[in-house]
Amino acid sequence: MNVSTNTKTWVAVKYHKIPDETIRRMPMYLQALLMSEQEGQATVSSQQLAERLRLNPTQIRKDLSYFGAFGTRGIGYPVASTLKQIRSILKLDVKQKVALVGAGRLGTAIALYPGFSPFQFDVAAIFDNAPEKIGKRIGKVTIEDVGRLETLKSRNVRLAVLAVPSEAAQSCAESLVQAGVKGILNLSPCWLDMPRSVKVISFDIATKLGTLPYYI
Amino acid sequence: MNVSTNTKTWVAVKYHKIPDETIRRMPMYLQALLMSEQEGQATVSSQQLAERLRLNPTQIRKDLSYFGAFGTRGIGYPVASTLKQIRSILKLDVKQKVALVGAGRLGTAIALYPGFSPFQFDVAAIFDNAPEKIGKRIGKVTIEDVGRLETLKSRNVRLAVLAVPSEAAQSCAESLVQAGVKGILNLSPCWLDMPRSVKVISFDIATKLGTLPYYI
DNA sequence: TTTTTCTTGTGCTTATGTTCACAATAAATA
DNA sequence: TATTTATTGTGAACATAAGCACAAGAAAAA
Repeated sequence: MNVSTNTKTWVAVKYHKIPDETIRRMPMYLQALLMSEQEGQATVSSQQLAERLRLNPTQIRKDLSYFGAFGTRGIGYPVASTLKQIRSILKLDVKQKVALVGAGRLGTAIALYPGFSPFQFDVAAIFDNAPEKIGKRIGKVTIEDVGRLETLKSRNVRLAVLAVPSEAAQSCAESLVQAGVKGILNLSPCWLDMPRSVKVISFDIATKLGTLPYYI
Repeated sequence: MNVSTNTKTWVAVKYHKIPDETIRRMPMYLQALLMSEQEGQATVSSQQLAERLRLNPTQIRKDLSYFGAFGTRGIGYPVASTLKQIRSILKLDVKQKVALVGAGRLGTAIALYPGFSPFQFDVAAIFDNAPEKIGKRIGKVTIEDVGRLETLKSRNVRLAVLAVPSEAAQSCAESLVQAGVKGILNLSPCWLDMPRSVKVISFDIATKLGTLPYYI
C-alpha cells in the first residue's frame, strides 16, 4: 500500500485491527477482480463482485474500506487499480518464493497446481527425505534433501507449504523456522508449536470431509 | 438451516441450533480421542484434549454439551464411549461411501490420502473424462468415465469430492446432484450453485496460501 | 462419615463478525 | 443548472462465537 500519499489509509491500517475474516476474503476479491479484468470491465460494483462470490455487497464494501476508499460513488471500483491495491495489501505484488516440504503425491500435486497463478507464487524449492527422490525434478524444480532446508535463509524464502506425514510435521516446521521461514501452510491434521512470530495456517482435507455426513 | 420448518432437525439437535464452528471442530475431537485411545487412556479431561488441540477447555466442554452430557464430573470423558457418540453424531459410525471426481494429481493424492482412516471413508468410485485414464486403477478403485456418474444413485453414494478444474466444477456438481449426491467437498476456487438440500464445503489451497504473505 | 480434590456443564459477559440503513457524492439526464 | 440515478463508505444494530466464573457433582482422602 502506498502509505505516503494517503493519510487516511495509513491511519486505518495502523490503528484498526483488520478482522481475520476480512483477510481470508481478500484473495477471493483478487480472483474475482482478475475475472472482471479478463472480461474487459473497467469498473465493477460491489453488487457484481458479490454475485460472483455469493457474498453480501455490504461485506465487500466494508472489507475493502478497512484499507481505504478505493471506489467511486455512483460508479464502483476501478478494476485495475483495485487489483493493484489488493495485491499490495496481501504482499502479492512481488513474486513470493515458497518452499515445499514433502514431495509425495499431495506435495507434487501442490507443486504443479495451476490455481496458484493468480497469486504469482514461485515454488522455489522442494524438499524430501527419501533418497530416491533427491535430484529428481517436479516441473522445473529439483528435489533436495531436507537436510538442505537451512539453505532457505540465504535463498530468501520466507513461506513454506508443509505436505509431510503428521509425525514429521513438527520437526520439519522447526527446521523451517530455523531457516528463517515466517509463514507455513500446514496440510497435516496436527498442531504446530511455533514462535508467535511465525504465522501458521493449517487445514486437513480429511477433517473437512469429516463434517460433511453430519449435514446430509 | 430453518429449524422451524423442519421437525426432524428440530428434534435431532435437541432444541438448540448447533453452531457451525462446533461441527467444524467435532472431527478434531474425534482425532484427539483416537490418539488418547491408542495411548491406552480410559478417560480424558477437557484440559488434556485442549492441550492436544490447542483449544480452550471450556470451548470443548461447551461443544460436547450441545449433544448431551458425555463426561463425568471429577473424572473427565470416557474415551471409548465419547468416541462412539461423536462418530454417531457425525454419522461416521457407518462406512461412508465417497465418490471422487477428477483423477488428476490432486484427485489421485486424495484417493490415496492416509488421513481419511480415522473417519472410515470409503472411496467407492473415481471418475474422470480423459479416455486414457478410464479403466486404470488408483489403489483398488478403477477409474470410470464421468458419463457413468449417474450410476452413483444405485450404488448408494451420497458424498463426493470434486477435484476438477474450475471450469468443469459447476457441471460436474450438477451431475452429482442428479445422481443423488447430498454433500460435496469442492477443491476448486469457485462457487457451486446448488439446491439448498445439497451441502457444499469449498476450499482452495491457493486462496488459503494467498493470505499468508499478509501476515509476515 | 466428612472433607478435599477434581472436573464437568452452563449462565452470563465479552469479543468478533455481519448486515441494515442511510448520508455522501459522482455521473447522467432533463 | 437542477434533478435523477447509481453506488460507495460507515455508524449502529444485530448475530454468532468464545471464554470466564462458578455451582454441581463424583470420587478420593481423611
